[in-house]
Parts: sequence; structure tokens; C-alpha cells
Amino acid sequence: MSTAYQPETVEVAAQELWRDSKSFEVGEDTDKEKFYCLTMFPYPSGKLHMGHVRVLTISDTIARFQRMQGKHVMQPMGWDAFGMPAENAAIKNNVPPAQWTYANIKEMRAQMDRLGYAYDWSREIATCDPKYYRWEQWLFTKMFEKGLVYRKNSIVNWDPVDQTVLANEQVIDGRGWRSDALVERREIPQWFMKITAYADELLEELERMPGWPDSVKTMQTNWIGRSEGVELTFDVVGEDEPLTVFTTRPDTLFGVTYMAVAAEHPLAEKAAATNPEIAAFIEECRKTDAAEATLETMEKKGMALGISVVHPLTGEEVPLWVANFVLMSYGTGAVMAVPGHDERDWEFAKKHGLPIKQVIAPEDGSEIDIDAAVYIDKGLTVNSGDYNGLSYQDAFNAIADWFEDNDRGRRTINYRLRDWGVSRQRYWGAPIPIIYCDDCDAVPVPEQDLPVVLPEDVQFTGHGSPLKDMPEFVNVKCPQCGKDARRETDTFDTFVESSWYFARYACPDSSEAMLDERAAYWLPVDQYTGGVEHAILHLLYSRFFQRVMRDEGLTEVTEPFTNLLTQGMVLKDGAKMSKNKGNVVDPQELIAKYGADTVRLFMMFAAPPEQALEWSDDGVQGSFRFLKRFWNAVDEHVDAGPVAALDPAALDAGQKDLRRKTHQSIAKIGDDIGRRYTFNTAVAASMELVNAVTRFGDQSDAGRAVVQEALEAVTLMLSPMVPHICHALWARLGHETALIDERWPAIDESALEADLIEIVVQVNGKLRGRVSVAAGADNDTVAAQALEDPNVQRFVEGKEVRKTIVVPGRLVNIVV
RNA sequence: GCCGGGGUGGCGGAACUGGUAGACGCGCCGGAUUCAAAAUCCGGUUUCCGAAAGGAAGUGAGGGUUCGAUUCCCUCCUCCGGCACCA
Repeated sequence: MSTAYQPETVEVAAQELWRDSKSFEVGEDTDKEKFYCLTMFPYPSGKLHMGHVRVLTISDTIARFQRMQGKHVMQPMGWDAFGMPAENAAIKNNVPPAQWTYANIKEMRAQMDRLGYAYDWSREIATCDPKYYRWEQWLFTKMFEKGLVYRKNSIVNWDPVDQTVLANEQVIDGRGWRSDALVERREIPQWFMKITAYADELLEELERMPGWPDSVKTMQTNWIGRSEGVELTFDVVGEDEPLTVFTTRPDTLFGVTYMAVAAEHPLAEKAAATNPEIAAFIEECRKTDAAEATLETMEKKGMALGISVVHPLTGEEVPLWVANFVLMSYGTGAVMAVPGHDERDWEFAKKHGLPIKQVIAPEDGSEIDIDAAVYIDKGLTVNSGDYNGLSYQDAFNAIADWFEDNDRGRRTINYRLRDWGVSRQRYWGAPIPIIYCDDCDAVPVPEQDLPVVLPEDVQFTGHGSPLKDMPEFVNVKCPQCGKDARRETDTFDTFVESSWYFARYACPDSSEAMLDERAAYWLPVDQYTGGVEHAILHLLYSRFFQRVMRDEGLTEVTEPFTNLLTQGMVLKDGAKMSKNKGNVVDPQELIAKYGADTVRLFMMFAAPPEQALEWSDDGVQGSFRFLKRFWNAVDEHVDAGPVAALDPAALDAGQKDLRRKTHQSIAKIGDDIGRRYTFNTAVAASMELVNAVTRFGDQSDAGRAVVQEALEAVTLMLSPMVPHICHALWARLGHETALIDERWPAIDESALEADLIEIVVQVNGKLRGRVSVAAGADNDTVAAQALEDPNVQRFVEGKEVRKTIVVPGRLVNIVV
């Protein structure tokens, strides 16, 4: 009985079966190979957008594919539930952030279910649940005990009108997004995690992570930014304390013609105390937001401090400047300037009329004009006193030795990576478990008092954190001495929650420990999929937390994610689809119109996963059309009656061709999904096979048997991407048991063999003909046959054949 | 500014290890079906010359290596992402 493809009916039926039979709930099965398939969990903004649909569908496809390979697959889902949007919504709609967040979670979970994702919902996590965040509070106190956290002053964006700290995102062109006031940099005390203690380990392990894309590993390597150099001290005239700088180029030391410090440097502040012009300049430097991109792109400005610094080797005095491009957060907040051999120093010297001195010459002996162009390559030292004529390495060592021998400096390794500031002056986050006591200073909250629960019934005004106005939260007794004390009102950066959630999915209900023995079964994550925008911060913090948990004895695993797939953005009008930009395409409408399978198929077909996908409304229709054609192809085939068993030995040439196509497709699609992650080409190959079946038209018993095999194969192979329609068609093809428990189709090697293959013939690299040759023919035979082609003859005739290149199975190139 | 990734028909993309550029799909054009429309089916579709056979050009720009380059190397342009308080 012929039927029309009705997506909603088909999809609801499949989803009901999966739910009723708990198809995706898994325990720990030690008999099977486990496969932990994870997607970066979403922020519960309220609605799924296309970026979500893309990443969730990629991950779901991998999970379902691995299940068909016989693996014991766990795919959990949860919510990165803390963050600023909930606070903004609270201000706007007067709804408590918790209520808003939980309502969003409910809505988004329903949308995910409608899309048919294979999640083990019994493991669901929301990071705003005290049962979750108590364990990161606990880990923080453990890190406190080990000295892995500390408090220091650090720079924030300050809105002088709203009297509040702003996130970088809330600074638009240097102004506060609500007040429009010029943002200032301000220093406040904040908590830091010592990620730099793991810098070397995080860097070195990258070399042994074949499952990660090179681009991500390169970005992390550069982010950590390990550089070997020397710390040098320069005496400051009239000061007891010398000035310390870090340099990777001690070989250029004789080229120092000035020095520069950051605006926040103590020497700059000291000079400002007696010189109003300098004070004004420093004040001006502060009037910018704290984002590095802002600092790096603004005009390079500076001012002489009227302080001299003594060159340690020549004894000459060079001027000390304050400059807006020197970062207090990198190195020592002071730099030695070598304008001859550093691009930025050169430009700064040109602008301010500072001397430029050549101390490095090219190794090939060529002349350079240091006044006309900077020379940054390594070379031989010149104009360098006793150190002339040395190579980079020799000069580096000789000068480093001198400083170490004279106790004026030391070889050291510097990192671009900075310690992780985790304090946020915001309400909707996990409270930092610290109590401040006048006598005992900062005291971690004892384990028995955890969690420090965030009060959820708050009056939310938007003027600073409401926690500060809650005496019942703030006023506590000191856990050490029992005197009156104050609770920390800052909350954790939301990256803290997302740095360990992947581990908690293994044992989300564990009430006795952060992780239990189930984590040993599931960790590490076998396949992690998420946006490329997380390539550095989230992934680096997670690798750091995994090591902290390891050193706490919670796990033996060092690297949390074995294989990483970074999926590209979904762009609309050339920009990232985001709520902020208002260029969001709502998947819901498309699901209502075409069904979940069409949406899933289109997302997978439109672009390879790692590339950005420019959204276009055209094309979704095409995916729907294909599913209808696929449905009808099965329908017509089944309606024609029972199918005889396939006898591969009794096929004619046409039947063999279709069967070869089937098995070639099994090989290609399995490779595309399993190894290459090129789901777009897997879909294309499936379409080709369906097209081949539709065009086939052979209604003989053998022909119909070959078609049955082809349709079964394509149904199985498309099921990871479009599971609902395949579920229905599998039954239609005569199977009593559900597709969800089927294995990936097997390749019959003998079906792949062909008698004749087509060889391309080139003359001088240009395509001139094609010849059909026997599959096993040797190179000489192929070359001879190629030469016989009439069109090839036209180009070879009367010319001398100088060379003939035969690429077996592919082409012949005749060079004349 | 620094770091990473892109740029191929009208559009999304394919070409996996240097070997047929444009698979698959969209769009468009023509045809069939229909009272008509939708849906569906068939054919065509890089550009230029040509009736065709065939030829020439062609993968952001310019140069290089090679019998052969979308693929490797150099220089440049441009777009996207990240830059530590967006998630």
C-alpha cells in the first residue's frame, strides 16, 4: 500500500519508540568498547538557533554512527546555565534569573527532543544547580590549600556613571553600553587560578594529541606563548630598586636607546606624583577599556618620565619613558627598547626622535641602513663593545652569562599565558566560597558548610550585585576564629562551570564526591564537538581543570578530549548568527514545515562541518525533496511485491554495476562519516546511490534483489543523520526489529571489482581523450592504447614523444 | 596590532596523498503531466569561439617549483573567528 511521506507522523512514532524503550540511557558495560560523545553544552537562551542545530546534529550523527559500529555510546546533554543574559532578562522583564533560566531549559529541551537527538537525559546537568556547583566550590578550596589560587589586584572595565564593572562585551567603542560613558580601567582585588603552573605541561602534551586539529593546537601553543629569554636588571638613577625587564633578544642589548614602562608601573606613578603632565598622561592611558585588541590597535603614545636608567654594560644613561603599549600584565611591565631591531620600538623612536642604533648586521655581510628600515632578523653583533662578531646564540649566551655571573639577571622562561582571573562582580554565578575576617584574612568555606548556595529569590535592580544588599548572605562568622566576618559576594567566571562538566556527566548524581568510579569508565571524552570560537579559552581551561582534578586524585586521565571537532559558525549576512545581532533564523519554523529530518539533513549537507556555513533559505527545500524521492523509491520497490534472495554469482552487467555502486557507497560513506567527518559528501554519495536505484528500472528477480540490497544499505547509512525516516523505511523494507539496534552494512569486496576502467589521456598535461582498459593491464599496454586514441593522435602526430607518464588506474600523460 | 582559518560556476559546495576542475544539491532555461496551479518527472546549464566535432580561457591577485598545481613555496588583497569579563 503506497503512502506519502509525512514527516511529523514518522518522527513522533520513532521518538516514542526510543523514549519508551529507553534506547539512549546507558550504564557502564565493560564488555563493550565505550564511546563518550559530547557536544559543548549550550547556554539556555530560550530557543535553539541554527548554530545549536548544526553542532547537535553533527554530534548526534557521530554518536549514532559509532553505535552502529558496535560501541557502547553515551551522549549526555546539559546546560551552561549561569551568565549575563539571565541578569539582563531579569532587569528587562523583572523575572528572577533562576526562574527565567529554568523556563528556558524546559523549552530548549523540548526542541531538542523534537529534533530526535539521542541523549541520555538521565544524566542532565544544569550548572546553576547547587548540587553541581558545590563541587567546584569544593575544588576551589582544595586549590586554595595547595596555593593554586591567590588574590591580587587586577584591571577591570569601570563604568563611572553606572558605578559598575563591565564585561568587554558591554563596552561599545570605549563606552558603557547603557550609560554611554567613557569606560575607564580600574584595579580591584580578584581571585586567580594558577594555570601558569601547568603551562609547560599544557604545551608539551599538545604534541601528543593526534585527535585535535592542527589549527587549534597551534592557537593554543601561541596563546601559551612560551619564550626563552633573560631577565635583566637596570639601575635607575636616584632609586634603590633596579628596573627589571624580560627580553628574548639579549644579543641586541647594546642597541638599547631608551626604556619604557606601563602606565600602571610604580615608577610611572612615582613620576606622576611630582609632574602633572605625566599624571595627566597616565590618566589618559586609563581611559580605555581593558581589551587587548583595543590596546594593541590604538595609537602608540608615550612620554619621557625625566628618569634615567643606566645601561648595565656601557654605563651610559638612557631615558625612561611611560608608554601605552607596554602591558602591565605581560612580563614585568617594563621593556628595554631596541629601535634598530624591533619594529614597534623603531616606529616609536622615529615618532619621538629617539636615537636608533645598529647592533646586528646581516650574516651575509650585506649593508643595511638602520635609519631607513628596521632589521629584525637574527645576525651578527656589531657596535657591541666586547661582544662584536657573535652569532645570535653566542651573543645570547655570552650576555646571559655576564648577567648571571654578576648577579644582575638570570635566564628565564616567560609565558604569554596569564593566570586565570575567576572573580566576577555579578550575581548570577556560583558564589566564590571565601569568607573575609579582619584577623584571619581570606578563609575558605569549610567542606561541611558547602555548598554556598546562591539565594535565588532576589530583588534584581541591575545596580551591582544584589548579594551585597543581603545581610543574611554577607554576614557570617569566621570559620577559623568565630568572629564576625563577611562573605565574598563575587561569583565565579562561568568558564569555571564549563571546565569540568564533561567529567560530571559520568556521575551526575554523585553526592559524596565530585567524581566517582564511573568517571574512570567514561573518561576521557572520545569525541568532543563544538564551535571553533572556543578553540582557546574553554578548551584550555578544561585541560587545566582536568589536571587539577587528576592531581587531586579524582581521575587518572590527563587530557579530557581525545578527538576534537571544531565546527564553523552558522553565518547570516556574513556575520555570526547570534541573538545580539538579531540575525537569527528560527529552526522551529522549518521543523514545522518540513520536519526534523529535513532540517538535520540540510545542516549536514550544506557545508563541511569545520567551515563556516553561510545560511540561505534556498536549499532546505532540496533536502526535503530528496527525502520524498527516497521515500517514494522505497515505496515503489516494496509495492512491487516480495523480493527474492540475492545471488551475487548470477547477475548481469547492469545488475553488477548497481551492486558495485552500492558497495562503493558503503565504503565511501563509512569513511566520510567515520574518518573524515565530511558529512556533506556522505549525503551526496547517498543521493547518488538513490539516483542510481531510481534510474535502474530492472524488474527481474535478480534486479529487484540488487535494489533491495541498495535501499537497505542507504537506509542504514542515512540513519545517523536522518534517523526518523530511516526508522520508518527500515520497517517498510520488511524488517521486524527496530533500525536503532542495527549495525553498519558490511562491504562485499568481490562486488567492488570491475573488468574495465577508464583512463584519462593527456598530451603535455592537457586532457585529449579517454580510453577504456582492462583492469589489470600493465603500464606499457595502457600507454600504447592511449596513443591510439584518434584525438590524442591529432596532437602527437609528427612530433617526437619525449616522455610518457603512466599513473596506474588514473591517467597517461604524453609529453611531446 | 597579534594568532588561527577561508576565498573554486548565478548560489552552497566536490576534487581525500601533486594526476579528468565543477560530484551532489540549489537556482535558472526548455520539455512532459495538468482545465489551471502546486507537486512530480525528463533534458540542459563555468565562460568565450563553433551547427557540431572540437578548441581556448578558467579555482581572490601576481610570481615560482613540476610532465602535470584548486592542492606545494614566496609576495600581496580580502572575508570570517579569537584576543583573556559574551557564551
